[in-house]
Amino acid sequence: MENKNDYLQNLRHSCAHLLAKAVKDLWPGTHNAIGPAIENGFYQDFDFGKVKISEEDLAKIEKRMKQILPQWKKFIFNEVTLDEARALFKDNPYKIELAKEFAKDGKQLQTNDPGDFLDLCKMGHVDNPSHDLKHFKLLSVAGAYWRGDEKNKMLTRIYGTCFPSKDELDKYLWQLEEAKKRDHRILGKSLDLFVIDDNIGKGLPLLTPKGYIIRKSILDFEYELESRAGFSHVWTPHIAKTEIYRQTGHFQHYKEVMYQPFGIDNEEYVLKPMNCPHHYSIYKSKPRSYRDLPIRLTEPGTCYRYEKSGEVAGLLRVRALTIDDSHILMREDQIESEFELCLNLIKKMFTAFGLHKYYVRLSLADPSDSIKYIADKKTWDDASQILQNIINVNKLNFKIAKGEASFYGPKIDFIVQDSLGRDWQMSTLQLDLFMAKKLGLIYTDEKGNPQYPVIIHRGLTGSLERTLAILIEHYAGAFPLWLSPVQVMIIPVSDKFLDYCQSVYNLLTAANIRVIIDKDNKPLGAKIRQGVLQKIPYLCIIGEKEVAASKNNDIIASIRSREKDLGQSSINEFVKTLLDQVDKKI
RNA sequence: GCCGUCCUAGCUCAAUGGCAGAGCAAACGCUUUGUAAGCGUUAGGUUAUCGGUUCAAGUCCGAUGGACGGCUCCA
Repeated sequence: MENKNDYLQNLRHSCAHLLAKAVKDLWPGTHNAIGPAIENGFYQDFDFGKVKISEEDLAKIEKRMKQILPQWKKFIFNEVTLDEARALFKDNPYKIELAKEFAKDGKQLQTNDPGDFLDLCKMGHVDNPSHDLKHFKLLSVAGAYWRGDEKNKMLTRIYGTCFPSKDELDKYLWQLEEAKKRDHRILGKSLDLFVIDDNIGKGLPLLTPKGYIIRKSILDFEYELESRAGFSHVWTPHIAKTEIYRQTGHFQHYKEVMYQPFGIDNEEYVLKPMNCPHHYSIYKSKPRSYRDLPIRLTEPGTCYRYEKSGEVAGLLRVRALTIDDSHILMREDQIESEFELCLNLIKKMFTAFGLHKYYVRLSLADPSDSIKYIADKKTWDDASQILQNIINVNKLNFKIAKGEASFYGPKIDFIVQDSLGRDWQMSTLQLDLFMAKKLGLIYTDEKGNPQYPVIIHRGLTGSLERTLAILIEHYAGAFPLWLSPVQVMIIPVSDKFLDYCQSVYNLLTAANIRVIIDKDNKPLGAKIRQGVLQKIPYLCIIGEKEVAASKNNDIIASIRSREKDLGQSSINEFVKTLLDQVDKKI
């Protein structure tokens, strides 16, 4: 019996075939290439020849799909030889290429046909298409390279989704709508958190005062977390001589993401694409003893990377990014405990951000790719085994990704799930058994002999810019108190109460609470609306009733959270509540 | 970088090839407001930029820049 996951895959794959048939009906001569099921739906690639289609055509295609569907009672499968496949799909170069490839891999070629649409593919189908395929929706049109290779022809890809029931489809479509609403680029504008100005440049976001408060709150939190865990903070400049990157091997491996070198006094410099060499230089600046280790250098280091124009996106992919980067240099016997320490930091950080679900990706080298990775099989195997053990001991939910390792070592990446169920990569822990030797980083062991330290490259959030984007979308802009740029807005019922508001303002400010007074000449309802739209955690309303209720040393205000009226409270009590919430990060 | 779509006031958006407009925001005035939008007035534009077609271009064509959806990439 097939499990639910297989069924969903088959459902979507069958739907991709239905899409292909509809498109070929509407635009005869169109070739369909591949059309697999994917995470939340499916896609089908087409070569439309000279025809251009747009999102407006999707409704038409859907209509045709619905017309075809009732006739699709059952898929008939047939095994064919390569020659037969060549004859059957002689008009479609993409199918022939696939057929050749399947045959070369020793796979049996199989055609399928629901009655009027013969196709060749390797995935399964549902038993009863006309019944099962009812709840589908076409979503978007995009370009995609044939076989995902940018040297190949660009095909037209149609994305869609299909669910076993209408409820599930509707829920997914709602989720897409919701994601659109909480897009960090839209909220970033309406909540005034950052701007991107053409005059400054593409991929170079500017944080406004409010955006900076969030960034600073994250950094302060990390600083404290790291300090308590025994990390040492450093600061390093944003440029360095090109030569150091040649020594580390970064220049050879990542030349295409580094900006053009520039000259200073006859020497060649470059904007730093990562912080490693700077930290290594601090390590190397004096002799180190085995007693000094581990040395944990850490810094929110801003790096500059050339992302191709089409890759830049809001705060998610930028050309100037700040990595909360740490390099831990240690003895071999310290590897496990240092990973333990980092895992702890990462867990605490996720908790503070309200991110409760995550899994890890164990990124290993692809042994067949000798160009990308430093060659030394034994060291790679050892490093990979160490990471696998750490995952096992800590019972981390993991997936293996071959070929995703750094050129200098395997890594564990943390993939978190946000409040909408979307995955984001954040933290990374990379084990490096190569670099110390390469750069001559040493320490003296208890016998007086020089030894190479092991290095962990640790990114806590990965990129602060990206983290801001993720948190904006995760919280839909309604940040918890400790991250909120404005924590309290004081609203006078009329401007007769401005003096009173000022004394409340002074009390809150004295307690380090971020507060503003809304002095606008507007009715109370309009001011409350503004506060709610700006997603300010607490509104503090002061009018005749509050003044009447106040005593000499105890001012009374009406408090309203984002959702509801909380009634009257003394400001002293309110301050205590706020400080407690900030402290607990809720 | 590639395929496709798009770019009009600070923001969200109108305007058959024929006088560039609305709402919000802003400034000023009236109102002094009681839990999600009080009223009026004013100001705000080289319609992304450059070039072309046309009696006439926001609208059609080309180039450049930028944004968006994907692809590729993401140390």
